[in-house]
Amino acid sequence: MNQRHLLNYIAKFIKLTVEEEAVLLSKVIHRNYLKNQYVVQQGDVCKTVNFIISGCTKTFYVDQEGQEHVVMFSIEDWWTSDMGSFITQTPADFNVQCIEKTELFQFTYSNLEELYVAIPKLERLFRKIVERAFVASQKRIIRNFSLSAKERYLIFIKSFPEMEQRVPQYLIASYLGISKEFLSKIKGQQRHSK
Amino acid sequence: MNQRHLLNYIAKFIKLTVEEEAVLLSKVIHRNYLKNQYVVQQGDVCKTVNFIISGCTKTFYVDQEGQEHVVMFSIEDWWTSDMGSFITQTPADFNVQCIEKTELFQFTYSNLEELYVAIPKLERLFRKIVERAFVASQKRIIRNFSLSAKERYLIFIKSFPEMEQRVPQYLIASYLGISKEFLSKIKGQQRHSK
DNA sequence: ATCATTTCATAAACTACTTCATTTTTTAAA
DNA sequence: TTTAAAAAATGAAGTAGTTTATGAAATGAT
Repeated sequence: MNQRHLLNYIAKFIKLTVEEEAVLLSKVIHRNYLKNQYVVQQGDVCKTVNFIISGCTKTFYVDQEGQEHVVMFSIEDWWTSDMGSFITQTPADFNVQCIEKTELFQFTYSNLEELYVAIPKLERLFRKIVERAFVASQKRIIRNFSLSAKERYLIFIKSFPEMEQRVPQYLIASYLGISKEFLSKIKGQQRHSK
Repeated sequence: MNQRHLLNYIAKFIKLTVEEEAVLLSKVIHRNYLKNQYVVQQGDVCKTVNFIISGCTKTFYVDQEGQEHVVMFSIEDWWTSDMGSFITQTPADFNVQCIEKTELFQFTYSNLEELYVAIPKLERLFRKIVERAFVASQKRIIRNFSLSAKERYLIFIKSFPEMEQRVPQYLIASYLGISKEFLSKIKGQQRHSK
């Protein structure tokens, strides 16, 4: 059931004993989602943090005008959740939806709290994971401010080459913070300059 | 020397014994900076995370064209650092500069690693602090995408009413991701519509 | 294979915001 | 208190990106 996958990932950060691994696995929920299913819905309290074994999700926000804004894509070996909703257990600002058939492991709020007590080392694991996520988020902010749409697009396809194939273009446009038409224009320019 | 201030802040997250408090304080550096001094400079390895007792700093990034982009302001009871540089101990992307006389407590990388071993509860403290910072950073991204410059400005002054007085307007413009001229125009509109 | 639906491309008109240039106001230094 | 320097206001001209509209291509269900 791919539990080894999760344990290998964790081993990169902290060393767990076999007993601790067993405790951890006993508190973790294995879950399969179909394409288009929601892991989290805006307005619900987000009950889990999710480790992706396979598949792909988009995290997005629907604004007052009904416009969707993609905050992030998540794939194998990444975590996804509405962290704000999860840590405060208040309604979520974001949706997390599968854009492919997706297999993941879920840590519920109460299970994770129990795990922190049973295996204090996990505090270190999640500290490090969130540190990285925070750094990535900050870098995204400066990129959005200091680079043009075209530059952001080029960095995106360089950083996540698989994504171009896996994700429809209008979602990439949304992630980049531009209209789908403008992204299409950028790609047109690229094409004709070759 | 305001050590109590730091301990009170920490007490909101975790309970430390008197002995633990003493260990923590022994590993923490008290530091005063003058206006315009740098806590971190882009290109240097960021050696500390910093808890602000009083004063105000700006975290900013200078891009290839030499343009400054303010990523955040930090005041009393906030943390500041270049987290990406600190956790990887590689050169910093950001500058942290004091825009007022600033008093802070510094945790060096090695001191903090020692503290995590001596007082494992601190993993929990910093996990929670970074979780909050990450959530704030994500919210900032969606605000930048889904709101106009004027709306972002109004939210900023509502969220940080003191900032308007403490921080020059062109830095606020930079934080909002707009030109100083355009922020001036927005304020002009506000003024004349009253 | 075919039809419906989703996605992508292209172009013209528009707008939010920038850049540049100048003046006024505020702050700070001597 | 005067003067210099920094910050803020204002306006005109330019640009990056949006919106609206339409057609073509790709994808998926039957």
